[in-house]
Amino acid sequence: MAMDLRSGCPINLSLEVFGDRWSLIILRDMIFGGKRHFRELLTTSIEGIASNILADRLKRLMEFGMLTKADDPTHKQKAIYSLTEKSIALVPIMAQLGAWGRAWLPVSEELSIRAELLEDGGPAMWEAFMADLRAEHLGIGKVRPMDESVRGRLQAGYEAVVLRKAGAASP
Amino acid sequence: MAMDLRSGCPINLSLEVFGDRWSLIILRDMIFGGKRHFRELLTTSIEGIASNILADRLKRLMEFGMLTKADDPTHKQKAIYSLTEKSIALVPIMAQLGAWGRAWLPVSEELSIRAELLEDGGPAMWEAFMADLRAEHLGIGKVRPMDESVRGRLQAGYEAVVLRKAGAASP
DNA sequence: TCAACCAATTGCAAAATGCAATCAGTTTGG
DNA sequence: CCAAACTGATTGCATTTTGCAATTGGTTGA
Repeated sequence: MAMDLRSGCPINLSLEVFGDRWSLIILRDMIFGGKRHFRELLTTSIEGIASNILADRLKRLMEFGMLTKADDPTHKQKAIYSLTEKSIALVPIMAQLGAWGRAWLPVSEELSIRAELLEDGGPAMWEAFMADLRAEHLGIGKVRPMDESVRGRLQAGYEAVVLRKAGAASP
Repeated sequence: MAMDLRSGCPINLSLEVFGDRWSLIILRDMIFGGKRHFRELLTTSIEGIASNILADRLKRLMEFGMLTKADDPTHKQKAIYSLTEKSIALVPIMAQLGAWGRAWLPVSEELSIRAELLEDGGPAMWEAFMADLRAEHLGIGKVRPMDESVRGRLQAGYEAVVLRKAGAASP
C-alpha cells in the first residue's frame, strides 16, 4: 500500500518492498519451509505472526509482484500462494543474511542449519536451489532436481521447534 | 531497546537488529557515503530522516555493537561515529540488496552506480572495500589502499542529488 | 446436521513514526 | 568580546503502523 518512494537508491527501494518486520519472515517460510497456504504460514511460523498482519503482508507482497495467488484445486476455499522469479531472486540475500546472523548473533544451533548449508554450498548451490523453487512455484525448467538429501535438510521445517513451543505452552 | 527474541533463526535475529525502516539507511550512508557525524547523517541523507529517529537509531545500533562513538578531537561538541567489524561485515548483504534492487526495481541510474560497481567487482572487491573501511574506522591493517578511482566512485556521495532536491524546494 | 476448518476482517490499545520547536554548550566571524 | 551559526540531541504532539483477540461468512467432511 504505502509507496513512499523516499529515493531511487537500490537499497532504499529494496527496503521499501521487504524492509519491515514480517515480509522477509513470510518469504523465508515460503522459500525454505515450503509453506504455500495462509494457515500454514499463520500457525507454523515460529515467530507467531498475527492473522491480520499476515493478510496485509500477503496482499502487499502480491502488489509488489513478489507472490501470486491461485485457487487450490483440492479445496474451494483454500488459496495457494506461489513465489515469483522476483522473490526467488532473494535467495542470495537470504543466504548473506543467514551467514551474517550466524557469525554475529546468538542464533540457535537448530535453526541455523539452513544458513550453514547455504553458506557452505556457495553461489552454485543457491542457483540449484533457485532452480528447484522455479520448478515448484513457476512450473518451469528442472531437468534434474537438486540432491534430495541436501534439499531435504534445506527445506526441513521448523515443525519440531514449533511443536515443542506449543507443547511447552500447554503441557 | 526492544529485544523481542522472537526466535533464534539467523534471518529473524538479523532483522531484529536492522530490519526497520532506517537502520540500514544510516549504515549505508556511513559505509558508502563516509558519513561520520550526526549532522552529516541528518542533512545529507536523501531520504530525509528526522533527528529524533536518527538519535534513537544511533543509540540502538551502538547497543547492538554495530557502531561506536567517540569525541571528535577537532571539535569538542562533535561526536564521531565509527563502524565496527560487525557492521563492516554487512557489505556483502548491501551488495546483494543493491544487486536485487537494480534488477527488479525502478532504481534511479544516478543512485545505482555504487550497486553496479559492487556487483561487477564481486566478492573480491567487497573484501577490498571492507579492508578500506577497517582502516578508516578501526585503524587497522591497510597495507595498500584500494584503487583510488574505484573507491572514489564507490564512496561518491549523494550530495549532488541532495543539493538538487534542496534547490528545487527553495528556488 | 454440525463441528472443524478456511482466508480473511474488525475493533481497539499500544507502539512507532514524522514533524516542528527547542535546548545548552561550542565555535566562528567581525 | 559578543552575537550568530552550529553541535548533538530532546520534547511535545498528531498521525500511522502494529499487535492481539474476537469474529465473519463461507466450505468441508463425517
